[in-house]
Amino acid sequence: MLTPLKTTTQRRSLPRDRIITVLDEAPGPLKADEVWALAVFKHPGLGIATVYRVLKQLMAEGQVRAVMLPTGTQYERCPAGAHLQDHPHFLCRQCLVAYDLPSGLFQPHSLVVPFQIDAYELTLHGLCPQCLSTPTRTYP
Amino acid sequence: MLTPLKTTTQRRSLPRDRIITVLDEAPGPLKADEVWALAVFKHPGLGIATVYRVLKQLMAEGQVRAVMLPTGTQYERCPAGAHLQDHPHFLCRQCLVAYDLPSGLFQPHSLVVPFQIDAYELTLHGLCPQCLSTPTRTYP
DNA sequence: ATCCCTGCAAACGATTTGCAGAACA
DNA sequence: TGTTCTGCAAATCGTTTGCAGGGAT
Repeated sequence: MLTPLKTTTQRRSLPRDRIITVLDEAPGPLKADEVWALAVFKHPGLGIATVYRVLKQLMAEGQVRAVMLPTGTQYERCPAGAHLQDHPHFLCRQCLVAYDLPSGLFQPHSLVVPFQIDAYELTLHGLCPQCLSTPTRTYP
Repeated sequence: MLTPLKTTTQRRSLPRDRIITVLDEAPGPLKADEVWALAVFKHPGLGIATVYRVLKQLMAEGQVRAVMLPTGTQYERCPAGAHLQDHPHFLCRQCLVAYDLPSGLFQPHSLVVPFQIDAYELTLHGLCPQCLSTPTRTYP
């Protein structure tokens, strides 16, 4: 769109604040229904539609980004403007929880491929410390 | 599963063969409906349900794996047994086509994280050669 | 008063499943 | 013949949208 972005005031709202907080407090990206489950405690009656709506809004603002994992689409906060992943994720194949990893583990060396590379997404798979220490725990 | 795998005969079938061929001939992972579109030429009347069914079956056999990209779930053949990605992908942000990249571009150095790492998934983003050379081409 | 934000329910797109018939062993 | 495979349509799941009410400015 070429017209100046809509200048409508972005109102403060309970759902919005709660959802941001929930994302900030998570150890990694969350699925939409997880966001809902965590937010509804402090905001009874919150609807899942609102969660999706707010997430989409926050993505448009560049405050949240969607990560595609084998477990489905998950959402995480991101430094405003960084649409693309700036740190890798770790997905535990037992408990299926996704964690953030420190950035800097991977730098795409000047690759010898005919593509122009702008960004990357890296997900590591394995077992998290909890699942390593309780190997008997079964998984869904 | 500890019991010997079901010994039911895996029958030969047109859809199955076509789908495998389609995946083998693609330059990268395909979405389910792309598989269908490419397969239905040689097998008129093929239903999308069959495509999903065969893909799921092939995944269970370890012949096919699902890749989660921002464009949705896409499927690719894989060396039997390698459930997890063994080569990175490249996703063109303009034409949204996914390509395979040679493996070996990334080896998870012994990382200093409390996780046990078994495998990785790496997707690079940017522009493909075609889109680089035709920068005026707009995107859906 | 106006416009945004919310919840509910209906709509949607992707994927799965039930079922009866066709194909194969 | 018995079992697997297939297409169709219905069901399901995650996500989006229409709508009317309640709040914020």
